[in-house]
Amino acid sequence: MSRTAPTVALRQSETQTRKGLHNDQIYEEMFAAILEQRLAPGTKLSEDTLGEIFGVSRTVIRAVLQRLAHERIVQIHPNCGAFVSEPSPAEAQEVLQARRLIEAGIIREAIRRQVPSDMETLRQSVAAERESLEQGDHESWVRLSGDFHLKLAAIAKNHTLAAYVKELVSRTSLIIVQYQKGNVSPCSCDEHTQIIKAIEARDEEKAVELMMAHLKACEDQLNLRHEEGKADLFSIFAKPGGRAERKRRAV
Amino acid sequence: MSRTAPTVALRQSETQTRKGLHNDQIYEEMFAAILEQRLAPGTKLSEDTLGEIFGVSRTVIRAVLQRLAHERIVQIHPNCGAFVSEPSPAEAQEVLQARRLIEAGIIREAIRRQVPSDMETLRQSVAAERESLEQGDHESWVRLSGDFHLKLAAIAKNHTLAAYVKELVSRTSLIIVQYQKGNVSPCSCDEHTQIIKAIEARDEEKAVELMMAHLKACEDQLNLRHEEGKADLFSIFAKPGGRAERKRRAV
DNA sequence: TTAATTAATTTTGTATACAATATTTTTTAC
DNA sequence: GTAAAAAATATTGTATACAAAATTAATTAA
Repeated sequence: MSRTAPTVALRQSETQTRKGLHNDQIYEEMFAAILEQRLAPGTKLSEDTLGEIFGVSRTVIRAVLQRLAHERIVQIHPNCGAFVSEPSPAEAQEVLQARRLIEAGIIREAIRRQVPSDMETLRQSVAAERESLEQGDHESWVRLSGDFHLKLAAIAKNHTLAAYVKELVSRTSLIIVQYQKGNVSPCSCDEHTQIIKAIEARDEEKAVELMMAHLKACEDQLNLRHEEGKADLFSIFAKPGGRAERKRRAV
Repeated sequence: MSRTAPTVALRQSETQTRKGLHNDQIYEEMFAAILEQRLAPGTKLSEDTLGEIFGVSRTVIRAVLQRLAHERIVQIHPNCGAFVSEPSPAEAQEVLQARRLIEAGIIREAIRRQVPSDMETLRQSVAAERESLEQGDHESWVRLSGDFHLKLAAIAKNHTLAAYVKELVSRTSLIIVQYQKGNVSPCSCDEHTQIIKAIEARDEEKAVELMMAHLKACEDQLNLRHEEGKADLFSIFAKPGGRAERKRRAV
């Protein structure tokens, strides 16, 4: 593969190499690119290419890739390179089970700690989400619908749990990309709104129940059966980074 | 500081530089050194020194430090270096709250998924723990008592949650080092044994209740009041890596 | 002597160079 | 023409070199 590899996926408007970006900025850009589906699951993330794109040496890129790998957004195969994660169906179920557990706890704690301005923050989040949905901006919607859960986690005032939720929400986005059956159900905004109301009413059991239903609905929209066979075909016949896999896309 | 810095903390028997260790091995050694209290909270982790100790370049050390930092065992201050984490009292409460939430979920799932050999594994873990306690081997006890929770998490068959538990257990060890009031209460083994019995009896509410009490007992043994003032003194008068802090110890 | 300023040293952050490994292409045999 | 083997190429892993920043030591003025 030549050095003039496609650089489109990482930047939406610019076409030239950007220089002087540092670790955090590059992390944010790559994080956003993956979650907004500009970098599809399975995409190889070449250190050299990324270094050229961001005008930085491989040293910096490697640090960013390791960071993304620790958050399970990227998977590193030793001596083979880094790839955008392709979560398996089993992993998808794990992630959603973890979310049900942790977000139930988040809800209970958020109810105890809430102040009125928190609820306003949540409502604004849902409003932005609804707008992106009405405008058919799917990329934005994916990001904003996750954002609601992040803002909710922030209200519980536990940085550790909030960090876990952030990781799980990111991984859920990747899962949705891979396994969503049909179109996104537009009721997601309404579910979020109902959750806000229950929290505001300090109805703990109701709020938790709504959140569980919401996450189960998310899981039910996934097709975790046949995709597994497809994913396994790739796993069996193509080593990570090998030809069959690389054909799909590379950065 | 000269190049002949103390290298004692990382190795117990050997005194010479070990060469050829790679990322994972170095990570495991440093992880163990921190959790077994051979590297105290606040200790500066110099890249150069660690590189010499492990016979490897700073490149490798930096990757390991970043990994430890992501697990919150190590804290990196940009341009100042890496230090063994000194969790604040607020962080300690966060970690234990997160543990109560996640380990309650672990218990419920472990009860559903348990097979007889799992219970045997847990009993062996407690036996090892009791032995180290009777022999007064405090370092081993810290590790083994955490090990019980790790083995329990493994039974629930959710890698994501198990990874979170691993991180939280590690951080708890650091917290205990900093904030434990007096001696370790020897009833910890008994509490673990009781939890095993409740899981075996598939008594979900009892098992969860015992685990909550166990974790609360752990928190109650901490002195999270006055230590905060002490820690703040350091924070206020000494920048991280500064003289006052460095005087304490360095690797 | 103390405090502040400046110089020297040390340490981290990044780029580059080289070694090890994996992948791709070419060659060779059947 | 296909399959296997070998050479060539490209990519990752690690060490080193240099730049930037912070810390420490030394110097100077009060």
